Amino acid sequence: MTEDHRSTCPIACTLDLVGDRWTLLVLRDIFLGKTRYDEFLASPEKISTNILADRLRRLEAMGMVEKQPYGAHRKRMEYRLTERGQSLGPILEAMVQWGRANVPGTERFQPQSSH
Amino acid sequence: MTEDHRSTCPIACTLDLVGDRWTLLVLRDIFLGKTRYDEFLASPEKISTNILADRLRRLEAMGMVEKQPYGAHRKRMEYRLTERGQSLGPILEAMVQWGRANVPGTERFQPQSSH
DNA sequence: CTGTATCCAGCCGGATACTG
DNA sequence: CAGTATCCGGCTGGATACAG
Repeated sequence: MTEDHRSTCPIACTLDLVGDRWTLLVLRDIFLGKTRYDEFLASPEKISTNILADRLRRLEAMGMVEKQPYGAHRKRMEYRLTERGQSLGPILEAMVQWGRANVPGTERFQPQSSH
Repeated sequence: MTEDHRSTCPIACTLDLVGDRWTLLVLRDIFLGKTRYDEFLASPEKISTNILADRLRRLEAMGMVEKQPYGAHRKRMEYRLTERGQSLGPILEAMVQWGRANVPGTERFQPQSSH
């Protein structure tokens, strides 16, 4: 997330782009088919609104997601993965596998509703 | 790194354990065969000593790495991956693949010497 | 609903000095 | 070499109020 990268190591560069507390979780939501603000806010991890707005902005700037208007007057936006965004799938998938195998109580990928 | 997890999502749990700015880079170094303090400090990303000590301590507490004494008087420690630590390999590998494909100038896995 | 703006506490992490 | 301890600035992110 520091915009410029600490080294030429591909791992370090990847972490500099998406290695913060929230970015990959927003991407996970979009992978799960969520497209709208309130859907992201409804996730069990309870991201706050300013952080969500910031991450969506950064993800768009990085070319990971695209905004597209929807609804009657085309004022609302929905967010979808670009190809570049989709290419992060293997990283998320590796984390799913590791979490399932190594953290008790994380059987399912789909995060259940929070209440 | 927040010890307790934000949700039961395996991605969120994985990020809570290793999703900070430095942990995966220390693990990368150990994967690359580094075992000692000054080898970690020599990496191009220039981790500071207190952060390195903290991450090694946490990684040991999480069962990802093991300390073992070496040298004449067995005072110095070297760090090696446990099986649990090695199981993070696919996550690092996915990041290597993504970084190589999506960030210009990150061709090599092995970080070159910094000076 | 879909965001933006502001306030602010806390902690991460950078720099550095110090010890055995 | 192999760490530990301390200081402290800055940024992350939580809460909340506000706006179209």
